[in-house]
Amino acid sequence: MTERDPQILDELENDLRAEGVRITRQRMAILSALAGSTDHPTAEELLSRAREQDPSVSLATVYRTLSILVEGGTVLRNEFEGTGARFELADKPHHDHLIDLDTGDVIEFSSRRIEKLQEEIAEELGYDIVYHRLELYGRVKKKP
Amino acid sequence: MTERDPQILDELENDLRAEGVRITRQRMAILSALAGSTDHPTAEELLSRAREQDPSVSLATVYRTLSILVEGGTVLRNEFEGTGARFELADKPHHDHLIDLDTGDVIEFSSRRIEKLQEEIAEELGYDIVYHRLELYGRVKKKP
DNA sequence: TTCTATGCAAACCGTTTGCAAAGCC
DNA sequence: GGCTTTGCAAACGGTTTGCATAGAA
Repeated sequence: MTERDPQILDELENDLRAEGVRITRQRMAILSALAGSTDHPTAEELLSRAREQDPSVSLATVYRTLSILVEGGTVLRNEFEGTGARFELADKPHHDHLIDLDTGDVIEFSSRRIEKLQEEIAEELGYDIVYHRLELYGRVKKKP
Repeated sequence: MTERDPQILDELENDLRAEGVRITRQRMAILSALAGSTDHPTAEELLSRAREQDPSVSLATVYRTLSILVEGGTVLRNEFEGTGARFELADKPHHDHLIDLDTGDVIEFSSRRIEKLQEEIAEELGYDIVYHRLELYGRVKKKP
């Protein structure tokens, strides 16, 4: 993924203020770490990235802030296999993930057709889908 | 799902012996708890079910046995949201899961078309899929 | 000034592990 | 008999929480 528009931080801040969320130095540092990340960092990774901007941030605050952001829909929490939770800014259309088993790299993809089929399956089973989780775990294809 | 063929336990035992896995009272109790479950029990649930047959089973042994069974492909480990890991005997064709958000019920389904699309997506991204995880979280559809 | 957010350290929960004793082959 | 498996309890790793203090509005 490519860099984000630098003014996204201001937008995030405004949105949060509008929701009545207090803006603190630490929260801005965490938001900024999120906005500056194009991968899917863990809480620990976010902690160290946020500390570059504000060394006073603690891990507890990272978790508490992430809870608020996830709650409000600003951030998405992923639980891939093997690691702790990984977070990403919810500023893109819905997508799923392919995890590279050798490098841990996370690749985003989306398929309208898969989404459609999921809906059809739920429908047949008499359910409404609230959300779903689709993760592919794989390796770079070998040359034949 | 319906009851399993009662002789599945013998088959499981034979297969494991053939793999060189030692059979103990505790392992049989755990296998039997698995074979007698049509839901997707957690380690704790398996512990209490296994203890009906052999009260000496401990949680550590449940986990150690499950590791061996998962390793050998006899058992599948699922990590749905909200609970600890949930296990099931790997005696059915591949399937994915729909989790009822209100009751916690787990419904199995499978879709050849979704599997195919996943393969196509991985192919386009230059990957071979090793395994995947697809979970739908939903609620029983309301009458309109 | 009031009320919320923070850092710290302790608690938490599901899972794993070290050890001496018990049990399979 | 030799080596594996067990129960127990302690350790683990990621996450959450209680508390007194610092800070936002």
